[in-house]
Order: sequence, then structure tokens, then C-alpha cells
Amino acid sequence: MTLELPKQYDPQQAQARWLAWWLERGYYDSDVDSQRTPFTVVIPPPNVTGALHLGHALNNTLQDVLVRWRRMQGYNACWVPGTDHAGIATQAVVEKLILQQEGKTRHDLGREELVRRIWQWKDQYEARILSQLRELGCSCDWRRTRFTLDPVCSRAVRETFFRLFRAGLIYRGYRLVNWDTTLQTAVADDEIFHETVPGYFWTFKYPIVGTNEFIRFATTRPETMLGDTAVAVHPEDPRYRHLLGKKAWIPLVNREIPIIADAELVDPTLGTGAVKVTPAHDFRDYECGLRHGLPMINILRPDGTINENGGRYVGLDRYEARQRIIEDMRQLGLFESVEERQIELAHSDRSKTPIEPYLSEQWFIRMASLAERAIEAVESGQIRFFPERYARTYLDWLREKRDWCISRQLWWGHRIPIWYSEADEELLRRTLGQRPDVVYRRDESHSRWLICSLNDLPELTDPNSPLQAQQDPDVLDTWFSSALWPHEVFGWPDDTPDLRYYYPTSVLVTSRDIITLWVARMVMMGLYNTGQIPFHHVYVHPKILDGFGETMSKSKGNGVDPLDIIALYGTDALRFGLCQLATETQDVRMPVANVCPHCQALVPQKQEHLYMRTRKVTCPQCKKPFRPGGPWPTEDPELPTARQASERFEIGRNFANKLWNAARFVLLHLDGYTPADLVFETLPIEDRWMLSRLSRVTEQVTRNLESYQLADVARGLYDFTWSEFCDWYVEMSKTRLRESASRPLAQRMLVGVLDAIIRLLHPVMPFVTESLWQALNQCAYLRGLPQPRPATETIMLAPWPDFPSSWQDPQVERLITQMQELVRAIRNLRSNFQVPEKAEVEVTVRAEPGLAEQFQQLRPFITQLARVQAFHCGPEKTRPPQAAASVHADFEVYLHLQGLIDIAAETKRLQKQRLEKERQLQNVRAKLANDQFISKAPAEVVQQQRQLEADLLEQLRILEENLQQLQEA
RNA sequence: GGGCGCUUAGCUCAGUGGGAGAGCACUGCCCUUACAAGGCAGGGGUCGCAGGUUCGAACCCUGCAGCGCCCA
Repeated sequence: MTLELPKQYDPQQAQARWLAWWLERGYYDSDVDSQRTPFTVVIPPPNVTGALHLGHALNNTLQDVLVRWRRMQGYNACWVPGTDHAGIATQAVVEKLILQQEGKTRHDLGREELVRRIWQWKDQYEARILSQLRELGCSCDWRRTRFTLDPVCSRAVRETFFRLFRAGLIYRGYRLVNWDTTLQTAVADDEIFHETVPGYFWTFKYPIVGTNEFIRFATTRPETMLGDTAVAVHPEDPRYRHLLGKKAWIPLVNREIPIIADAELVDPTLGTGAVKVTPAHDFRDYECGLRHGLPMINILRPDGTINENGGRYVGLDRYEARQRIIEDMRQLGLFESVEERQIELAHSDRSKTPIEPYLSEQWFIRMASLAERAIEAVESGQIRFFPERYARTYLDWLREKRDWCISRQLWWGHRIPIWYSEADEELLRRTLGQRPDVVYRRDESHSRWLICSLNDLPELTDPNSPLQAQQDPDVLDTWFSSALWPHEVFGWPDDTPDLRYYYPTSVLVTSRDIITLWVARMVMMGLYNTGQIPFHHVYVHPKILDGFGETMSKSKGNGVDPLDIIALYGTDALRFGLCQLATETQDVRMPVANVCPHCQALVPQKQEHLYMRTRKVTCPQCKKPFRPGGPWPTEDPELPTARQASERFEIGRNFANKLWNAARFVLLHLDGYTPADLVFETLPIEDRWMLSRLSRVTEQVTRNLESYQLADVARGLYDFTWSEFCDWYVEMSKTRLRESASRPLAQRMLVGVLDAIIRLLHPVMPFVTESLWQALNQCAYLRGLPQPRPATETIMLAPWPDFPSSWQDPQVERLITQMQELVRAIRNLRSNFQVPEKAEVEVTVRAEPGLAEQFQQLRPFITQLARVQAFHCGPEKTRPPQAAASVHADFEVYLHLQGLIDIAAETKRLQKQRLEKERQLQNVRAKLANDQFISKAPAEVVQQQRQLEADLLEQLRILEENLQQLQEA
């Protein structure tokens, strides 16, 4: 039975069909099965902030490749999907939207309403993200989908906080934070960016108490004078040595502050050599304040206005206060000068407004003991990084053991389970008793109790409760819940069968920017909560940059939606292209193009297109205008907006089509197919070659998967399928299929090898391979090497190929390589002499007896592949008259060109060949003339070079002979 | 300031001690019954720069330059 496939692979059709079918059949699902070994992966949960881009597509494709491969190997593969609430990022996006659309702030809406709106947003984007993952073909167990704020995760967060608090690992303390005055929250270091803006550099002076002297200093933020608690100079600076220990006077707030010596803060060669110190509003000053035990005076309210510590400036916005202070200092005669200057200013990534360093009270986790165990887990080799070098990033960071600030002044997230109460101890004990789910501790500095509870007890939440407790308004850092991800998704803190079976997970797949933020914290918390590491391997893959080397992001306009690529090239093409990127380097570039909405031409994205800087582009092909892709808030009624793509995915599309057509060829020639065992010893050379290559490639691909070298997996399979199977083996089979004697074996081999290839490719290209698997199931249900077996109903559950290494035969491989060289030589001569494609030619080959005999055996293939009519081959053959020649290491080949040959052209060609051989000979002889080489290089290398010299000499002799004969002709 | 990575053909990247590679782009021929998203053939690179180690360096070491990322 034969089956006719369309001439082109239609990815959209295959995707729609198999996606629905796989889901319906539950192939992705995994349940505890003590008879099988689990292979567990938890997804790095994407943020619900926005849709997925190519970076996510890469991350998830790689996970799916591993999961599908292990599933085929027989592991009980379980991939847990989910999303992350991404505290500040999501809240900021929604707040911004509300401000844009309704002109309201979060304070206008109130906490409850804002959180309700963010849940709506989350529902929308969670659905979008999960559907993108499904379209990518991700074989997650969707029944297990989690969200970091859902009840299961919330319970785990609550339990962890409770345990840490009870153990004294959570404490409250002061810390200088990056304060976003617009969003009124602290933002993390990785949520700020630096931008150079025009500003001013003012010079003022403070009077020295008890003298007529002044001390001069400069600042870019005059309002911070309100919070100055010292003036620092360099201890070695002779200009100021006599002032050390004296006091300066701040007239604005009528405060005397010490003049101190600090070699770290002050560079005496810069400016006046004196620096005002504002510990509560500058990071370097804060360090200085700690060193010298200076008071830390906070002068700001959360909204950026001046607080009570600012004296008569109270209530003014900080920029207004700045102007007033400059003016007042001028009046006092303490203003010296001002100059314009470019200032490097930290901005909040979320609100895009300038950050204020701000002293605030926060919750912290003590890192020392937690970090120690996490370090040990990697140092002992329990957890391994791939590539290995990333272990260092992890270890270096953990060794600093800086306490982790876990509170965030947000409304979106896990509320901190702490209540404050000023009740007396007696009442507290009476109300909460010896409950195991509540712990409390005295906070002397605020004369109150800190109560941590596993549950929202009425004693705490009821406004009529005698405790009159108030819950901390803040929420936890998003990474707090992310850190629990690998164990919480399996039901921790309950000791569930899932947890016991699937945890620790097998591998975590991520990119390097969150090794410290996330990976390290998962290890710490996994060990703390479960006593076990969260994963055995950490596979760190590259980051995708655009063509200009910039990180992809939606707000920039270069963050390509994977669904755009899928629409244009198909999912298999996307996945193949992404796998190719997964090398061991850190970054890869992916030039982005706009797809012209009119003619589909790819128009390269330029830097001026980013950040919506260009509204209109004219397509160079069809000359029609369009709007380049970007973070546009709305449609443009006049200009269609381009989708984005990258031509780098063409290779995957072409490859899928190539594979499709190779299969199409096989299926078209299956008439009369009979499955049967292969008797390896009786196979002809061409089949032994194919099996040798197949065995070797299978071994390599498996090894590459084991060591997370996915680019090599993609490349190895591409080369083998295209350059060996299609270009040679399938071509050679055409002769065999014509003869009834050789046809049955040729069919079995073609089916068997194709079957192996699609299984090997399935993890990378699931859709096209499933299509072909199903087609094969119709025509050749019994198949496989070396014994035919019934096929599985889906390729997803087909066994991963594993062939005997005894099939590998270097001699056969070498022979076929020589045959290929011969065929290429003949084709090259034909092409050079412009022999028409269809003309059948006469060829003479001289080769050593053994090789000549082998060539004779391969004659049907040589004549077919090179379109040769008459083929003469033997050890004694000589150059026929009027023939074009090509000289090789193991043979010479002559193309008969009776009446056709162009003596001048052939002479030129041979001279060029001679030149090349002479160059090689020169290199070899230089080596051999070197005594050091002879004595120090390994004997086999020397021998190899000697052989090469002899071969080259012989080849040159023949070339000379040929040139000679041309002269005579 | 510390760490990591990158610099190889016009573009995007493999190659990590013994005869410079792939895909795209380019040139010529071919719609040959699997595939024009294809086939066959071809042109194109003093492997960022300067030293060093070695018989031998794109590959190892040192320095420099440029680009990128992480941490402070």
C-alpha cells in the first residue's frame, strides 16, 4: 500500500490536528507509578505581566525537547506548568493602564478594587501564556497547572514564613531602599535603570561653629541638606585637618553636625574635597553613616514630599523644596556657584520616574545558615550546573550571605502574615494560648507584639477582638514564593505521594540572569523546607538579543511573539531554529524583521524603529507603507501594523519540508513492502554504511542530549538527514527500488531508517514527525531495525532509538566517502566543461586494486549519481586522449570529452590544481624538514605527514603527465 | 571596582592543539517523476590586535581594544 502526501508540508494543519489529539489522549499527563522512574521538570513560571516572547519560547522549547526525549526513553516524564504573579511588574502595568484609561491612581480605587482588577488582568494573560505554551507543543501535564498566588502556593508560602519566623530567621530592620515615589514602593536593584539627564551641580558652604571659617561642598540634590548629619573630608587632606572634630552648622534646620574623616567616601582630588553626608538618602553616605555611627534622618514622605524633619519645608515636594533651599542659602550668603552638568540618575523601571534612596523598615531573612547548605549542595556535586562555569556565579553570590529583604510595599502578592498588637502579654497569652499555629515575639523598639499566624484567626482579624491587631500592609517579594516552586507544586507542606515520587526534580532550565535571584533561593528554601535539593541539574541556556545586541523586550519593540513565527514558518521551524541557538555561549543575536502586511516581504528592523520612534515605513518591495511592530497601545486606522519575524527560522521550515519530502518519496515506493528481520552480515555496502552512520549519529545525539548540548543535537540531525540520508542514501536507493531483487530490502531499509530519523527528531520537531509516523503506520505498521515491530499509536510513546555500536564500521564509511569524492569529481568536471545535465558521459578511473574493485561494486550508484554511461575502472587504466582530469589522493578520474575538450580551459584548470597541491606539499615539507617536528611530534602524526608528502608527490606527477599530454594533443 | 562571555566568510554562528566549516546571501547551470521551501557546481576568510608557550596555535597563556551581561 502506498500513500500520497501533498508536495509541501503544511505545518498549520499538522499542529491543529496533533495538538488536539495529544491533549485528548492524555499523553502529556503523568501520575505516580512506582514501577517507573520519574523525570520531573517544573517550568520557570512566566510572569503574568505580559505575553511570551522568543526568550520564553527558547526556554520552553528546550524543556520540551528534554521532556519528550526522556518520555520516549521510558521515563515517567512530568512537566509541571504554571505562571508567576510577578508582584511589582504586574501591579505597575495594571496601575499604568488604569491611569491611562480612567485617570485614576491605586489610592482612588483602594486596595480591594485594585487587587480585583489585577486578578482580571492575570486571568487574561495567564490564559494567553498557557495557550502560547500549548501552541509551542509543550507537553506539560496541564492538570497540574499552578499559579504562585493560588491556594496551594499560598499555603506553602504561609507555612514557610511561619517556620522561618518561629526559627528566628526572619527579622525586621532598617534599610536604605530604592524608593519609587510614584508607585510608592521600594523597588529591587534589578528593577531600576540608569539614565543620563541634564542637571546642575551646586556649590554651597556651611559655617564652622566657633570660628569665622566655612566648609565648602557641592551637591546635585540640595534638598538633602535637610538630612545631613556630617561633613566628611579625607583624613590626609591638609586643607581640612584642623577642622576635624569641629562642627558645621546647617542653618536651614538649625543643626550642628560633626566634621569627620572618611577615606572611603571622600576623594580629596574631586571638587572641594569635602562631602556632605546624608545617610538616609544616599547609598554611599549610608555606608559612611554606619561606619561612623551617624544619625540617619529621613526627610521624605513616601510620596516624595518633605516630612516633619524638614522643618519649615514640610509638605513641599522635593523639587519645590530644592528651589526654596537654593534661594534661602543664597539669602544667607552660603551659596557659592552653580554649573550645568550631565547627571547619571537612577530611574524606576516600573514608573520611569527618578528613584529616591530612602530609609525604611523592612522584613529580612537571615541568610547565613541557609546559604551555607545551598553552597554545600553545589560544592559537593549534588547539584550540577551546565555549563559548569555558572556554578561560580551561584557560589560567589551565596558566599556574600547578604540578608534578603523580603517585604514589598505593594498590594499584589502574598500578604505578610504578621499582625501588630499593643496588647499586654497576659491578654495575648489568654487569647492565643498555646496554639501551635501562632507564634509571637516582642518588638521593643515599637512597644508592641509581632504575631505570626498560619491562619487568618478571628482573634487577629476581627475588629472587635481584644487584641486590636493590625496586619502588616506589605506583601512578600515575588521570589519568596518562586523559591518554593519545585516543592510547593507537589503539595508541600503535606507529605504527598506526588512530593515523595517526583521531588527532587530532574533539571531546571533557565537563563543566567536569574541564577542568583531564583536558582540560589530555590536551593536554599528547598533544603530548608524538605531537607532535599530541588533539582539535580541546572541547565543554563543563552539569552536572545536582537540584531543590535540589545535584550528583547515588549516595551522596546523588539520582543517577537512566537505565534508570529509560528504563523509564518510553523512550530517545528520555530523549535528547530531555537534549538540551534542553544550553544554554550551566553548570548545569541537574532536580527528582527518586520513582515510587510501587504506583500509579506521581510523588512529588517532598524534601531530607529525601537521604542515606537518610527510610525511609518515604506516596504522596499511593494512600496506600500506600514507601521513597524512595537508596543503600540492601539491600532492605527490608517496604517496596518507589521508582524515581526526573523529569517533565521527559514532553515527550520526548509528542513521540515525536506524531511516531509524524503518521507513522501519513501511512501511513494512502498508498493509490496514486506517487513522482515535484517541479517546484518548479508547486507550490501550501502546499507552497512547507512547503519553505521545511523548508529553513530544516534549515539551522538543521545550523548548531546545528556549533556544539554541542544544546538549539537539539531545540527547533527540536520546534517545526517539532509546530507547523508537524502543526498546519498535515498538517491542510491532509486536504482535498488527499480530491480525486483533488491527492492524488498531497499524498502525495509528506507522505512527503518526513516522511522529512526523521525523518532530522533521528534523531541525537536514534534508535529511533522507525528504526521509522518501516522503515515508510516498506515503503510508499514510493522517496521524497525533490525527487527520489525508493531508501531506505537503515537510517536510520543515510541521508544528512543538505540542501535548496536557494532554496526559502526570505519572502513565502510571510508569507502563511501571515497565514492562520494569520486562522484563529486565527475560532477565537477561535467560542470566545468559545461556538459549538459542529461548527457551521459564516459569516465575512466585509475585506482589501487582494492579500491578499484570496490568502485566496480558500487558502479550502479556511481553511474547513476554522476550520470555516467560508460564506466571504466581499474589499477592499470591510463588517461584517454582528449579527457579532462581530476587527481585525488586515492584515484584519478578522467572524463572523456572527445571533440568537446577545450585545451586551454583544461590546462588552466590543471594548473590551478597543481598550484594547490604544491602549496600543500610546501607546508608538509616544511614540517618534515624540521628536526624538532620529527623528534617531538607523535610518531603517527609524523608518519601521516610522510604519507601525505608521498601522496602529493604522486598526484603532482600525474598532473604533470596530464599537462604534458594536453600540450601534445 | 569584581566576575562571566563574545570578537572566525557580507549576515547569523559552529569549530577549542596536527590539512579553515554550516545556513542565509552571492555566481553559473538545471522546473532531472520526493522536495524550486529543491538539485548540481562554484566564488568568498593573513580566525579582533600584540606578545608568549609549543616541533606545530583560530584553539593554550599574558596584555590590549571593542561589544554585551551579571554583581558591587
